[in-house]
Amino acid sequence: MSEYPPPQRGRTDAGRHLTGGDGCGYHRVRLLVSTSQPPKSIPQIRSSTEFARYVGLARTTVSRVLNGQPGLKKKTIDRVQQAIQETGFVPNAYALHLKGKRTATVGICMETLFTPPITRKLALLQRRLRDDNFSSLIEVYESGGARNVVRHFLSMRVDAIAFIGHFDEEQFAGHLAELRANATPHVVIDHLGIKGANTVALDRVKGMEFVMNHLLDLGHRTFGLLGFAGTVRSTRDRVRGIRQALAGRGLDFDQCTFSWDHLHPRNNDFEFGGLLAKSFVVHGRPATALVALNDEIAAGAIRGLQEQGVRVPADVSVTGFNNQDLCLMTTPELTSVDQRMEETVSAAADLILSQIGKPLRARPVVRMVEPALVVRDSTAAAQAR
Amino acid sequence: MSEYPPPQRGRTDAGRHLTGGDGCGYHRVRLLVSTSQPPKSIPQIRSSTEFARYVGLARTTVSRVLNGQPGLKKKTIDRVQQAIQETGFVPNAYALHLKGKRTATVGICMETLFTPPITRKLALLQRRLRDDNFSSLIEVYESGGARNVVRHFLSMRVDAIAFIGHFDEEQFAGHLAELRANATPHVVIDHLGIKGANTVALDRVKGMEFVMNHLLDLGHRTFGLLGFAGTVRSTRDRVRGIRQALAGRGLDFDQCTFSWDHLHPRNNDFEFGGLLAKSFVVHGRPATALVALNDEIAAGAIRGLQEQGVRVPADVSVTGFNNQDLCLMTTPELTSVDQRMEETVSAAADLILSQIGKPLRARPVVRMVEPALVVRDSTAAAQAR
DNA sequence: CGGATATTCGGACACTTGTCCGAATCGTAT
DNA sequence: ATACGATTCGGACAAGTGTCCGAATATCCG
Repeated sequence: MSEYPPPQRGRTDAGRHLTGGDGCGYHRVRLLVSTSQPPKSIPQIRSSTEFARYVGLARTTVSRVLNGQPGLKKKTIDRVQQAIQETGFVPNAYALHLKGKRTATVGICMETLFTPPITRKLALLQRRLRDDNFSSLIEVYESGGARNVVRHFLSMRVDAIAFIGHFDEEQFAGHLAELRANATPHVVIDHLGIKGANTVALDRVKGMEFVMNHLLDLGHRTFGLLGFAGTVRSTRDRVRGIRQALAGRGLDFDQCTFSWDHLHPRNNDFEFGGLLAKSFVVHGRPATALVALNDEIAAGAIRGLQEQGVRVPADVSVTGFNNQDLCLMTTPELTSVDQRMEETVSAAADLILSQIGKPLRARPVVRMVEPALVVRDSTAAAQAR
Repeated sequence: MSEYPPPQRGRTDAGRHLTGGDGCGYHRVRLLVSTSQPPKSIPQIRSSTEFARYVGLARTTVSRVLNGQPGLKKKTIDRVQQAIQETGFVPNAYALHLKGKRTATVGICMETLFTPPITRKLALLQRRLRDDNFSSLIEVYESGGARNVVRHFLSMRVDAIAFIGHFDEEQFAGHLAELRANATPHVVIDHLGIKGANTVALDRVKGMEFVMNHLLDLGHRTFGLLGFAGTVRSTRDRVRGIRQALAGRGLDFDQCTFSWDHLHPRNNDFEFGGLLAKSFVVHGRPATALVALNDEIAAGAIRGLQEQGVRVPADVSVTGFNNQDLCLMTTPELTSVDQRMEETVSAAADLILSQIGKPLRARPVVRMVEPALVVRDSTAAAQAR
């Protein structure tokens, strides 16, 4: 799994429901039927042949009008335009592709659509692709149906495929082989380490180094790590960043860091952060700074600390990761690491778009995007206790 | 525009950047090239003809294998399967459609991909469509290119189109005419009031009635309205809900409600909420409850109040709308209105899926989804001052 | 009205696939 | 070796579109 746990249905339903909400179907749904004008007597146009018949011109003539060829009377062109207005005829893109035209479609495969960072990347990528006149076919990757996703994209003759999130590395080898066999370019966004895959990913090692150096500069020497127990590559990279930063100052990882991850379930990250903060307090606050895996955990930790009467950042500093909008909503505002998603997505788009229509590169390209530390008010100089 | 202002690039970049981040290109991006195995000598297979040649069978025989027809030797079937493994051959979906097969694709057109409620609806809709073996082609609607979106969907012969968000009502009439002419079913999610459109929308009137009745039951009689100045239908509906609830208790809207919307720009809703709360305090706190248009504004208002030394809910109650995850992250947790998106999306999916392959309904269908009030800790009995 | 030019017509082909069908080939039993 | 049933072959067609091209028609000028 990724940095985010799977979505929980009804996670925000924790309050008391006063009205509605028994969650058993549509009986809660009112049905209204409004009046409307009767349908006009325009025939169903399903092909250029039928359309030409409707206009009263030869199919070839209509085709020439639609494709802007010269040698046509203005009157003829107007007649066709008029008929398009009337019938809403649109040529079949599938037939065009069969004639050799590119589909101008990019497949986007995501781990999930339920986490903010991934949907934000989707949004950025879609915008970029649209600007380049490509449309986006989306699929969510599920461990079982993964192969079907790729095969479906290939059957749709997408010009390229982008994968966003974290995927099964073993299955991925098979996908890459299929993509290579079909000369379809690809890029993997934010899953570093897939062998043979073109990859654009945030340098999470460096991100955590930034965080740690910032805290070390503020005089912190003991750190509580919140949520770093995972074995996913992106988590391991962050731990490595922490290790390296500490090593850079001659400090020992095992002596400087503490973790209470094993004490609590990780369902809702915000809640998880709160529980971790409480364990931290209960265990005598053995650190001056809490370093969280992501913003949600950090925000939960801030809340948890405050509920225990611990001041942030006067008593304890807290850091997040991802620099989501949430960072501005905590009190104090949260120091975090910005993913520079625009950079990531832009580089990924460049990577696939530059390969479309050309022979595939023999060697995979890996691009690392450097994150940026955003310092806000949740971090301050370490206080002697 | 909708309830949400347009996305602001770099909205979360408000802190001090210590590292990286001059925002001028890719020089920040390191490039690594990893080694890989040389490409194998498997030919590019572009059609079933080429594939059959590769296998050494007749194209028709291969086709029969691929489509599971009887009367084939096991050895032949195995040979084909083997060749698929080797070449990654996938039949062209475009040719299949030309043979009359449905595209099994639904177009999803969104106002934007940058707001949580809309992307969440996208996620839910995509999951439902996928469960029904449809794939999702997405486009973002921009006032200028709107017509192209619909025409593109039609040229892609999508089986249906779903619109999510708020759209230009005048342009929409044209879209509906085109959809009708092409016998393509549609549904509009959450933009109530488009003439002739099949619509599924939250009953925002009722939502605000729930909020107001809840507050009225708690003894509140004066209300600060945060962010209700917009003229969009969804905003007007909410104001109507407030009016109706007050009228139901014999109270006068103009005497009971206050607004400071005109005093502040609405860029970032969270910030906007904070500014509104401060105006509320500066103007002598003429209300006992603040009713916000959405959760972000409410969260900002809570923060703003607290910064001014006003306690929530002891001194002032605050309510949100949408019941996002954010509601659990404020202190105190935020009373809000749940959109019941699962209901909405499910009803919308039913509406379009039930129409695919059948003649279009003559009259548009409008379904209202009843929201649910979720009471948390940001609302309490009105305090005499 | 004759002739020249400008348009339009309509048949043909290609793109890829699934299916039909008669002909050819394989495998096996006699 | 022959015959028969089981497979496979390969030509043909259809789907919708763009393009080519010779033939047909419309338009214009004198």
